[in-house]
Amino acid sequence: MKTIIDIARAAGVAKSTVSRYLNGGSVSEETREKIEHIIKQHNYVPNTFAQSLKAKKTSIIGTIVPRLDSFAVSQTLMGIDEELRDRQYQLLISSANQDMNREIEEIYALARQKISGLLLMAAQITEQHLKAIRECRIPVVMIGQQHSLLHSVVHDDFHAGYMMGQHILNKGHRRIAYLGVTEQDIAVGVKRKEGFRKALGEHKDCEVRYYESGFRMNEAVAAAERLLEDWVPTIIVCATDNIALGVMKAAFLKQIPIPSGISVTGFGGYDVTEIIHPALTTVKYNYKRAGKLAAENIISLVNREPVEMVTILNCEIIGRESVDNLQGRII
Amino acid sequence: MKTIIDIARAAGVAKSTVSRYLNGGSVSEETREKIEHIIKQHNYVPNTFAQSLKAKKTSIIGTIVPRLDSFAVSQTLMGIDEELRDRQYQLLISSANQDMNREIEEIYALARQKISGLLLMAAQITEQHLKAIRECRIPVVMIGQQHSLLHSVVHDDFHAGYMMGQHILNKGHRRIAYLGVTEQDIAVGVKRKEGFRKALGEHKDCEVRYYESGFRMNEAVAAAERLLEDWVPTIIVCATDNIALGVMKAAFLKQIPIPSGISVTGFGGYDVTEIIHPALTTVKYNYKRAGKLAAENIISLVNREPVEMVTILNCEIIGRESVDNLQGRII
DNA sequence: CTGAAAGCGCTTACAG
DNA sequence: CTGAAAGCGCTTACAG
Repeated sequence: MKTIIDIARAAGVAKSTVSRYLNGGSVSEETREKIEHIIKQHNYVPNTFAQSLKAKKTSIIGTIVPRLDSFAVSQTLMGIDEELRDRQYQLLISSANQDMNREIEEIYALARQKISGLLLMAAQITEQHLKAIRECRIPVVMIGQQHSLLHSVVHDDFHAGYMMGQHILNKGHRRIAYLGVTEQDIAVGVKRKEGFRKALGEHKDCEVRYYESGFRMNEAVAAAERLLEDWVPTIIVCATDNIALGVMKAAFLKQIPIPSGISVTGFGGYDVTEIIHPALTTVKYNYKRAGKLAAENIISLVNREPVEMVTILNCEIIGRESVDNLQGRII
Repeated sequence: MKTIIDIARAAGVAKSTVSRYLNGGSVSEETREKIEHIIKQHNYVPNTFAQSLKAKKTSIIGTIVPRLDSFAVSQTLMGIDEELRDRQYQLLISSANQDMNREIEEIYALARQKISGLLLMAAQITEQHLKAIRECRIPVVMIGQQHSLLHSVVHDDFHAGYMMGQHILNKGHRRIAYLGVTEQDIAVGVKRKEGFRKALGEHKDCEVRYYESGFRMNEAVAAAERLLEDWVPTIIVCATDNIALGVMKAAFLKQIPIPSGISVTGFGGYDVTEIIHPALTTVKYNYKRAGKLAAENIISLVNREPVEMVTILNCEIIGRESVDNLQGRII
């Protein structure tokens, strides 16, 4: 391994000059060329540990994700990865494995690694999160959730819910079950539902009941089974595509055909929703783009450039076969 | 931020003594307790950059994955993450984004980060991979593919194929299409097929045709459509669950019911295969366990402990509804 | 524009 | 068992 000293010697200059060249300081045209040439020739790459130790900063962006096995997370990470790579930043991924305490721990752990910025995907922000962020003094961009004290990139969950509400009303549904998730998750548990509720509020003649499920498919199967014992609506609107998949399973198990026996919708736009049969009506989220924007924003923040507090991304409703058209039919 | 100097002063010893304490050198019981106490009190954590710079090694394990949005990759990463965390190693994930040149680049890039071990998930190993590994002098454990020169943790693809062959023969299938992938991927493209072929070779009375598809679901849809124009078998055995999902989609599009019109199987055991309808017959792979074992092995290698060249993991066949039982029926 | 010097926070022989 | 010293490979004021 070559060091800066080797390069300096070979170029006949002091190592401080090489360092200046490396860091964009003032170097004469002549020495610039000389150093450039030598570096290429020797295939020299600066030792990042020495740099970080001395400069007391790194070009690492940490990302805390709730879990690794999620379509939304994977897509978001791909967007982050792409942007950071382009901008010469390094990505450090850390999974909290669905454990909120681990999220907090990871903030401290990443701070110890001297990351210069943090991308945070968390279902909710507690006082402990804020305390950790404050203590570590790291710039943060949240993804998927909004918080008054933090910068964020979010999807337009409220509008997504609203669009879904309008869509199914247009299809003639009036006996409607909404299978949501915990309200501790503001984006998924509250906003989607509120948008949905607003759309339905504009119609007087429909009956809506709200239910709750866990995020995992098997939890959704169980929740749907309970729901269907309680009541048989014409449609079940699910807060996520995963939950919708679980509901479809439950319907099949009960021999209720989709969509003729019951309609189902999701949110997310996972690839698999297009492949299954019947294809699932859903709202497509721009996860990858969210990742990319969050990465751009955190870089700006690291460089002390101004960044809007919240960036809201569009969603798009995709009507497919899992919703029956009841319009004009007598139910 | 406290440094080793602060601790040394507070404890009334030299910093070399503190360092020795930190690294398990010989320290008297008395000073050990004193230092321990001070460290806790000051909440001291050593600066990893300084450590790495001086010691010229890290406790980082790099992992190169082909892509992030894959069930197999996510599960494997979860296994790796868990084990590494338990053993106090740090995980650095790097995605090659389906680009083999990027794989090579990432090997060099990770070497520059001074990772002490590399976990490699790659579809094939070329001379360039070997060159990079040689030049960087990093211990490597491959996951999912075998190579005579490298340590590896693999799934028993041959046996998986064999079990699948037996399974569908038992179900009475005799007109069989195998929808595989490129043979450049030894594990998925060659071994599964060879195992399958062996099982079928034990039966004289069946007709098998081999086809090829890409890995993505939409590529599989197209491949299945071509296949079905060419020939209508009683079953399509697919080299991965994703391909099987694509084939199911194609069958639905052609209004061929599954399994009564055609049977379909996959390999992998993705969660979604259980949720869709009909549920998919597949071979369940232990991705998470593979990750865990690979992590154990790379740690052993880093510590210069002996490790078997290849670890083979069991798979398990899961018969579900997507395969029709033709036994005893007249076709 | 350029170089000598100090120092980032550690570890590691080496003496005692 | 313990401490003083050298040094890992850089960056950054400071003089010139």
